[in-house]
Amino acid sequence: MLDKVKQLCNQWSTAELFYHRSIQRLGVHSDKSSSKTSIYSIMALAAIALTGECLITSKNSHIKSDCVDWEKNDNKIDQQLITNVGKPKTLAEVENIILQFASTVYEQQYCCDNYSSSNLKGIDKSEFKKSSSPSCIWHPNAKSYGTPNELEQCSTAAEIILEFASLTSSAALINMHGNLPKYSNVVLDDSATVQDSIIRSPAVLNNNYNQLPDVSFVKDSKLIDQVLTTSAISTSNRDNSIDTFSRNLEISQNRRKSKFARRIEIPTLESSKSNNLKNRGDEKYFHSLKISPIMNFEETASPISKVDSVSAIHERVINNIFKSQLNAFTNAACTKSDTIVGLSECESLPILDAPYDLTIGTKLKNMNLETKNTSSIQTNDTKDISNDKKKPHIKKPLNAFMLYMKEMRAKVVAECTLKESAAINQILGRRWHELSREEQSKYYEKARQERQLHMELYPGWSARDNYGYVSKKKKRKKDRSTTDSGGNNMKKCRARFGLDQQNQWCKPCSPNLSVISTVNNNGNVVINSNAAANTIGVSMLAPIVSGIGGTVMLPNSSSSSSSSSSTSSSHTHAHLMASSNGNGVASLNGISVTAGGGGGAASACSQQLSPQAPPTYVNL
DNA sequence: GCACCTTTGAAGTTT
DNA sequence: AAACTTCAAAGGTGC
Repeated sequence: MLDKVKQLCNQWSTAELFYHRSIQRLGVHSDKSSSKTSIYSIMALAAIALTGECLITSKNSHIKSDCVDWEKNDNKIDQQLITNVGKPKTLAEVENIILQFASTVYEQQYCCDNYSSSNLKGIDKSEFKKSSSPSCIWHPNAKSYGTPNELEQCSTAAEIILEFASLTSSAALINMHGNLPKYSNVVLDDSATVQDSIIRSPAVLNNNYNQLPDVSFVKDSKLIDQVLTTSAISTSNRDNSIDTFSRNLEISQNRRKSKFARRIEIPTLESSKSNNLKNRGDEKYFHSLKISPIMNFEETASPISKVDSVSAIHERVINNIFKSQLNAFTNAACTKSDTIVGLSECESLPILDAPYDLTIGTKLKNMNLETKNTSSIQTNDTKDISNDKKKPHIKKPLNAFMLYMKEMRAKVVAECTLKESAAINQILGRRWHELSREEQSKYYEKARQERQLHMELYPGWSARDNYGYVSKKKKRKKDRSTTDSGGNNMKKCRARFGLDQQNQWCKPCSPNLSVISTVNNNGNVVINSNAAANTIGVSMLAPIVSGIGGTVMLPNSSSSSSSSSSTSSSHTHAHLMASSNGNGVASLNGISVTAGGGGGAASACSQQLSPQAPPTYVNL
């Protein structure tokens, strides 16, 4: 199942990548208003990318059939083209295939439709006609890829995504009007310099982690010259040599290297803001960033769809892959520096272990946490590092309710005027109990998957590792709870003795419903005493069942036993859950109370409990 | 800047 | 084994 998800994620992200890259190559905008042909063509491009990715990354040929639903793709030309090109095995081949198709699209769409030449400004149209051997933006000097030795072995999906993130994270490339970022030279010619070649070419990381990765960029003569120069300078200063080495790599040579370096850098507030493209008006573009492991800084407030759910898993899988890639890279860099500079240790390139939870809201925070540690290590490299290295904080997987809260919080906030999370959580807690078993089971299943994935990602992790992470807070809480005689103790008595042994409950915990007052003129039961709140507990107050089928009116003061002082309305309304006894008098014997009923800040929403959703009952 | 609040559930610790 | 504690998210609030 997990493999399947990974495959789907790879397919998806690769399709998106090639979608954008193809648009970049074509020099056109991602315009939804384009004709269907154009959109369809782009989709076909993505499909090709999917096929390529599957064929490239998968060692199992059977996956091919799962990659693209060819039956739905009724474009015979596309199929024919795809069939004709055979099985791509490298990035270059994939790009060639796409460009072949792109040239067809270009001729069909943009030429025939008198597409404005301004939209293709800077694009050498003749390039599209050279479908046999178009130049590659990653291989600008390679007019063709005649022999296998010239081929760059294809990267993994993670590398492609990283590359894409690197492209899109460049502020200079971002079109402020929401257009896709473009290369200054979309079509490269023979005059492209070696430096350009180095900058545009991706580093190739060997995916076989048992072997030392082939850091191809180091083999570049110009780079080696710089490295050697650096080496000559830095041999007298052993401590700074790797830093200098890294800096040379980062600044001048390789885009991917600089991307990794960014990951290691301390992200400033400004940089994170500049990377936040959420409000730039191009949802599609932002979505493409949302799946990237680097750019995903902020979480959207939309409810979690199935796609989002997969994206969340995808993100974590990609993050895992990214870590592996980074480890491979750092190992390679260290090994290379070993060879060239003569070092024996890899002190200045700490291997980051990203936290489990990389959802956008906490990602930056966690990255800051990590990078602070990294920074401290780097700045104190003369000290004994081994003692200061802290284990990265791997957070607990979210349980079902947490997942539910995360999904529904925005919705509740939108519905209510409340902004205080404590109050929101009360509402969410109540709504959680209102959910049907089927609805809840969906979140329990999600939580189970979360735990499973967490176990796979961090096999040695235990919840115990996080104990004491916020020790001060917990200590204070603990002290306070021992002196608290309110609802908290009630909860303890109920938990300790159970509902069957209420005679053993302490006095404040003992159920005493005599405080409930009579029915008012409207046929509603009005609870007058604060003691009711202390007895039954806030979460159980509202839906006290009488027998009227009307509404229970709760005094505000009784519904707030804790600090939820944000309650604003005077009464909480709740439909009665039991059947009426017919005489308008509240029946207190054998009544049922829904646990988690409305109360406290929930009243600010004036929410009415759903009469058909009593998931749990507590007999009093 | 950090703890608190508030919810449920999972997992760890204590009794 | 049951009871109890801690920590996951979230963001306003208060110190």
